[in-house]
Amino acid sequence: MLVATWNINGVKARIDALKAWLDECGADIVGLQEIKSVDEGFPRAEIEAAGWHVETHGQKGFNGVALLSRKPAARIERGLPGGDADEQSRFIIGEWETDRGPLRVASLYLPNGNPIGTEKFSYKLRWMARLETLARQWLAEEVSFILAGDYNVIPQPEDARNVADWVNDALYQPESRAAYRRLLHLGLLDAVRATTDQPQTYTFWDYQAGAWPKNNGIRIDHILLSPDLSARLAGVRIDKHVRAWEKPSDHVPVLVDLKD
DNA sequence: ATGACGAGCGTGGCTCGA
Repeated sequence: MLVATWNINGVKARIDALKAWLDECGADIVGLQEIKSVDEGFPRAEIEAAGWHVETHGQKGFNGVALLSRKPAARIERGLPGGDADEQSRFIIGEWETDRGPLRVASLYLPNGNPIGTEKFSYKLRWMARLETLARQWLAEEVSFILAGDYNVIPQPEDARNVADWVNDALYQPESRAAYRRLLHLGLLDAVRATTDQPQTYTFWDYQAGAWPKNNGIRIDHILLSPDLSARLAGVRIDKHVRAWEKPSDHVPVLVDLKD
């Protein structure tokens, strides 16, 4: 089973690339982030025509997440629990019935948090605390789950080509990294880091200053697995070639392969 | 050393991102 995540940076601007990648990716479930669209504006019909079930949690202009799947979800929940006043659409949960029991997949778009020292950064940390609370609940339930998305966290120095560029950035602050590490310490597995010893493994390259041709990237799109799924991890894939397409997103798809 | 990109909203130039 293949589960994927991709920050597409605008679904309407990226529809051709999205359809082309969906046709080739082989995934069963795809989490999207930054759809930058309200639910009614999502190009649902085009994606459904290609054989996908579509669930969205959008908002006007910014943010927005979605789940695409070959089989319909048994249950969908929109929003990250614990934030009744949170109007930003950054989290959607799907649950599927599988031969191995229920599988829960979240597509998440964690707040960027810049600039540090502002309300944006404290919102990021509060959001991460809510995510930790949810992960603790799901672990207690002993349900199989995947937290996939754009975490906006550079976990370690080796996850940035030029780490000095990021020391004053919300993505690399000790508090952001510690909150991410707390998720791992709960027993969740960072699937890419667990299966890759290749240096310069990145998922994002800025549009500016020739970051892509210079391979000046960072690894910020992560797939975290519950302990039972960690035992089924067969491999990961980072579809870097998509970054060289015409009108690319600045992020590329990341996938996990789970043994049946 | 500096500047450099792109999407959305909505039609000029902001906001937001990373």
